[in-house]
Amino acid sequence: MKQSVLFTKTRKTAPKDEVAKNAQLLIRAGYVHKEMAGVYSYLPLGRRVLENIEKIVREEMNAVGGQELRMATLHPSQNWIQTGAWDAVDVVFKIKSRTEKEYTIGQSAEEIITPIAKEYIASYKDLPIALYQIGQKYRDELRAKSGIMRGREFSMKDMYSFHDSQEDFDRFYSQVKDAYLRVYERCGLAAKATEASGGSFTKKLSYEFMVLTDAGEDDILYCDSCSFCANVEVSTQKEGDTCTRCTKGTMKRAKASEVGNIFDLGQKYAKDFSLTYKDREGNEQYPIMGCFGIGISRLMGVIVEALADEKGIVWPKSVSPFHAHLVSLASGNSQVIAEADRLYQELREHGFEVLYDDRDVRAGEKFADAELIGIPTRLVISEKTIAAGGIEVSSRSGGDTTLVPESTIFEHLKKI
RNA sequence: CGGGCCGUAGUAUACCGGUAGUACGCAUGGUUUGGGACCAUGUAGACUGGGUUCGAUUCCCAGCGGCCCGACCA
Repeated sequence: MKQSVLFTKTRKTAPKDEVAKNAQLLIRAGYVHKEMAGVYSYLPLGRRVLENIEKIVREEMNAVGGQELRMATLHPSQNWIQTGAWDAVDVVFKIKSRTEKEYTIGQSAEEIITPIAKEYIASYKDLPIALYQIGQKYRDELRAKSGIMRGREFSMKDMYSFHDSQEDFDRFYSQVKDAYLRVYERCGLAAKATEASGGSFTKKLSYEFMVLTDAGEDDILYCDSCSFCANVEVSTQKEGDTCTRCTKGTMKRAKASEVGNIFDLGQKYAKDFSLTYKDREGNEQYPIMGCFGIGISRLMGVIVEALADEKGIVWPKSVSPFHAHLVSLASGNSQVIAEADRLYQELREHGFEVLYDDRDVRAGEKFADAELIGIPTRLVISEKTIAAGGIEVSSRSGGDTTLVPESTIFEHLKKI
């Protein structure tokens, strides 16, 4: 993509009503546009990032056997009345049609997936099964806050699983827990699987996945030696205590942001919708269900919060909107322009996604924009680099600037 | 939902009971060109509705909208 035709432009100042770092940077760099409190549109750059995160999530969910589908977002109120959530869950948006029919806009999809599953699950042979979707969710939050991290509309991956025994559920649960940790790692984040309350429909503990960041809304206690971590709301330990899990480490307290949650739904929804299967003996049984969520758009916000520096966003390679940011410092020099055009073309032929800053603006502005936008690798072509016989390569996250000979540039980029 | 703060060009801001000034942006021309350069000209604004007043962007009330703290958070 040539930056001269990129739809969005950067800006030097953030809107005064945005305090959250993620929103300030994402707006300044042209990734998102705020529609209203808690609702953002994702512009071309932002859409690319979301899609890259989705791709990682999709791969990991497929790897544990998840099958992707896409459910309706407009839900019949009847399904929500049937589970009791119509009255019990106050963040559900409720709307009324011209003919006074009532609907819910989906904030999660247990009420939809369970009736769907009822059509296809009849035997223990149909289990286990895991179904997931990625899409917009709506929650009637009393107070949206923290930029894209807590909105009324957001993107979430939600997976639902069905099992014929607690043991099988536990097996799958632990598999998904590992898959989640891989998702966060691939997104450049160190997440902690954190013990937390199971929410309003289960007494059991669930796991929340937490990323340490001051922008977070949760307080967690974690062991500085082993992987034990718990939300303070359920923790029996205090800051400074010796970890009861490993008996070596010390418990630390920190702010964190929740980027995923997995929990045991038991047989609640199966019973609400009379979803049963026949076991080996021919008896009717209710399956055990699990629910597994990852906030896609929140994850994007957390990545910005956790990795950005004073100059702007710093994307990990895995989610960056482009592989490289090619910057030409031509100042009207037609040779430089021709060389940069040629490199841009060749990079694309080698499969690299490149943002090519071909604008006729000064170097300082190009560099400042590149730093704000946060693409991990910057390539510079100028009279200087041509004279030196190479391309200047630098990393957004710091480190050296190196001059790489053109003959080896593609090899070089594949390695980093 | 309780409490607080706030609505002035696209963005950030200033002043003011007598109809708004600056910077950035944008447009045109010129000089520039490895860290947001400069000159000139131009463009564009008081959230909405009431009230007070000779006169309201300014004061008062309401609505709408935004942010923050708390509560809440499937």
